[in-house]
Amino acid sequence: MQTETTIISRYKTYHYIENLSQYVGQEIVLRGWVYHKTGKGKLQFIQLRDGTGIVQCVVFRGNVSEEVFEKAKELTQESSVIIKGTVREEARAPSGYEVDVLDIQIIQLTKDYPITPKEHGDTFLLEHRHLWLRSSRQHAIMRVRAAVVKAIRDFFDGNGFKLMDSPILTPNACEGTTTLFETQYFDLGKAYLSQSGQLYAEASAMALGKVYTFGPVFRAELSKTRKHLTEFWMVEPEMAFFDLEDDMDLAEDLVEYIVHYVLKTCRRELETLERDITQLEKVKRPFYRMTYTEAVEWLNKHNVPLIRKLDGKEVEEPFPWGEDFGAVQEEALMEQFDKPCIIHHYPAKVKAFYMKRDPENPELVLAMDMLAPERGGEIIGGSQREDNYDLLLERIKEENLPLDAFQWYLDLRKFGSVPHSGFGLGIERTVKWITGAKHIREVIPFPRMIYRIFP
RNA sequence: UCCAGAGUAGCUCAGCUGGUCAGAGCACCUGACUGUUAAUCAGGGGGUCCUGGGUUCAAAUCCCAGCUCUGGAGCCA
Repeated sequence: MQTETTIISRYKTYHYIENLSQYVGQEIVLRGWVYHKTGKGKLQFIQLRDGTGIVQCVVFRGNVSEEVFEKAKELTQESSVIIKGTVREEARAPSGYEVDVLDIQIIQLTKDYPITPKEHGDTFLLEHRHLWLRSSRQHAIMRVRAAVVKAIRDFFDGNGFKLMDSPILTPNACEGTTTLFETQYFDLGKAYLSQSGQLYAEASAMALGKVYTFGPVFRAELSKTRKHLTEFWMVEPEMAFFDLEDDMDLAEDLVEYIVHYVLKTCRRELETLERDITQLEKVKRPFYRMTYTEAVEWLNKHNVPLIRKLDGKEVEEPFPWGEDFGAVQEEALMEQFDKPCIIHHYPAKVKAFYMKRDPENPELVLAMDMLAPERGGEIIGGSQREDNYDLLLERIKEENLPLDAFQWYLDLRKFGSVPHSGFGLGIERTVKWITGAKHIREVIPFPRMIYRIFP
């Protein structure tokens, strides 16, 4: 990723590894950490990282004082150093450049750095997440994550959307109460960590037209898979006067833009991650689309059954219309596709109370999910919202949701109600798909999972 | 929450039909080497075999309980 703006400090001039090509033949000063070191008699090779990249610094006994050479020999993994040297083009180096060292200043000599270049187990790495982030693979993932976030902001800001952040502490449950983190809010009773900014985004859209919220959301689900976090980041656009078709078009535009932006700005990171770039290059509009009913027909035509557990035994049956898809169905469906697919018009009973009924079939709602290829899973869930006061009230009562808490939400259907739509895109699911990371915990700096809140 | 599985050196693991079973590689320390990048070669130090009970002449090994963690399911982004 190239920096698009350069900040020149009034106080110091820093050289960064990602800009080395500008300094060939010049003497520069690099500040960073020893990523790795190998020695061979009169030669010491220091892999130096500074946050922007890694470069090999070569210390030759004949070029430096005895004191400097001894310092080079003494260096350990993750020692912090300031290195003065000359930049040289070097065909043998992965980055194309090397630094011939003239002087070394050791800031701190690190002892017993826990993460070695050898293999480690998941548990050990997670215990050391604060250090694991320094490893090249994690470093690359975090840079892609930053690019994904920037792409999202650029996309919405550049298309007439206004950022309208939703509160994190809320008095009401958006989609049921069993999966909420609860806290005591002074004398006002229970407050909950928000599961979604959507309801507030709807209010915001009635004020500003096209809005998006972007922030962390919290789900106390007892999920223990490689696709779930209890704290994750979600971007949720909400648009007045958009119907489901508009919503799906926008979702496609957004995802295409994100993937294109990452391909454009994160080539080196994707190489580090050994990601198959040709797969990402296929992500161009239009994506695939099918209705829920078509998807069920496809599943039955291809003998993908529903697996139920009865008395501890697994029983297979043809996939019945009305059942929600599980991991097996999702993966089977997506294996035929090389770019994302939107499934829309779901049965009302498997979807949330705020989704609008299909005027042509009251058993359906105007909902859509986007599934990513290459086992990326569900990255987007969205819908056109119910804008009829009476129908929404009915649904709230059916779900036994506390009416008091939703009075303000019902107000939106009382004062100038209009058709409107929106969706939520999970940042981590998206980054996981784009980077090809094996587990979602790798794509957020400090993952929060059902059995882990450290570090 | 449910179903599986795992805890032995700093790390990754072998040993697990009970009896030379306290082991290997890496990391670390010492030395050799002008092209290494998971360097190589020689030498060295390093252990509550997760915890607590039980069976036995004898337990890292078998049994029970607990703790911690991992994978998967459902739910979802």
